Amino acid sequence: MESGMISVDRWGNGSQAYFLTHLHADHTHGLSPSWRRGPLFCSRVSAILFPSKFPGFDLSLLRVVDVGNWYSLSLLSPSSASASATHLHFMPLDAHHCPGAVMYLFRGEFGCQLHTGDFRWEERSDRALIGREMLLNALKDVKLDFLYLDNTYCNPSYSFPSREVAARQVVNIIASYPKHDIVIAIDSLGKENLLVYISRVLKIKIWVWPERLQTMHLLGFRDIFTTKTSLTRVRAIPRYSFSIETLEALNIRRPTIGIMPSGLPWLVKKDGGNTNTFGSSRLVCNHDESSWHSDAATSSKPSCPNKDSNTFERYHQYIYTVPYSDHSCFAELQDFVKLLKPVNIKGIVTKAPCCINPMYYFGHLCGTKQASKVLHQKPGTIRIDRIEAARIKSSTGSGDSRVKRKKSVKKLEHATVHVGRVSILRRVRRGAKILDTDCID
DNA sequence: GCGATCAGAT
DNA sequence: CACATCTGATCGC
Repeated sequence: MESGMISVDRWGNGSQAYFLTHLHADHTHGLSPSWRRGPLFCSRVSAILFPSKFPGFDLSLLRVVDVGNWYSLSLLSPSSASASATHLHFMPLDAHHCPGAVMYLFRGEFGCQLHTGDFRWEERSDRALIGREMLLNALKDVKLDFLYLDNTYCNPSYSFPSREVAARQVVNIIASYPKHDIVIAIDSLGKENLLVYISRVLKIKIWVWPERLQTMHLLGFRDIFTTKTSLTRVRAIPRYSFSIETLEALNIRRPTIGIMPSGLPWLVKKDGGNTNTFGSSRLVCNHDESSWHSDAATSSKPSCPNKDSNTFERYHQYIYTVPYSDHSCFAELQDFVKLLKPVNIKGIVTKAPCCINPMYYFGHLCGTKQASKVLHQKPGTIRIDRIEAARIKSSTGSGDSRVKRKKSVKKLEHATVHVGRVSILRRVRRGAKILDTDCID
């Protein structure tokens, strides 16, 4: 959101106050060490991580705010010609996404708005119940005029279990391969609880790459994570270095299983269709109950039956995908909208080609009017704002873009060898361990 | 040369 | 598909 007064996860000119929901890169585009456009509000945890993400950033711009408190700000009102002041109140709320992630509830002359940032709404966890009470309490007697919603999985086909259930699946996969190395794909922030759970249940340390260990230390984790490969067979590696190619390379040296925790349904099979056919079938997946059994992991409790959830999948000979997501699934989004009954909803994800306007599915749940599917465009069709964007683009591009594209392709061909080598070196450094120096214990 | 932005990759 | 990330190329100053 970007108004004349405030911006949430937008860092351009023209706002008087800036709000950061969390430190994932897609929410910090435009932030840089030299950024100094105004006060930047963020959670305490984000503030702790901030210097490592933006070394040299002027930290005096940061305004640390805590979940559950109301804050007020005095801003210049853009609506009146004279520079009159207007007051804005806001409350940060736990977003249950990655460490430090918050939502922001605003009240001001523009009405009442909630910005979820990226969030997960698992209503059954204790932490979520507290968050729910806090939110309902803050919203009592006020109608929510606008909900800016994390619409990443805003489609009924996105259905997955709680992170607790998914974490059990991950542990069981690892336990069923007692002699294998395990690599788990993670990002620069997020999924720490999954790793901590694995560590606790299996009584094993988790390897992470050096920068990630720094982050873990800043987050207060002490003895769970290590950068010494000899101490553990379980490694968390960057998602961008996790691929079929990587796993195949690792398996030349040591038997290794890759686990991809993701809310995305990786239904498409690759690799010539030999998915699910490799070796003896160690894991049996029960799709009806989202429970499963393994011949090696025996101590686990049965997973909660959840008819709507996906189970993990054997995506490839060496790779499992597990539906562990830090974003809300469709059912959770629906619960959230039903609870808040906002007058209007806008998705925060608008660039992705498959993103969906939440009003298509949730319009009928909104507090006003008779918004319905009929009034809102179907998923996948082009919206007015996209058409505008396309028009602006093509008018500035003025027809020579195809020529440019061709040139780029030529250069790319030339550069391929170099690119490949660099990226393999990087993967080695970051723990993909394609070389054996590090590999033998 | 530097930062911002885009395209392409996993 | 693209959750988030990185890299290299390109654009604009």
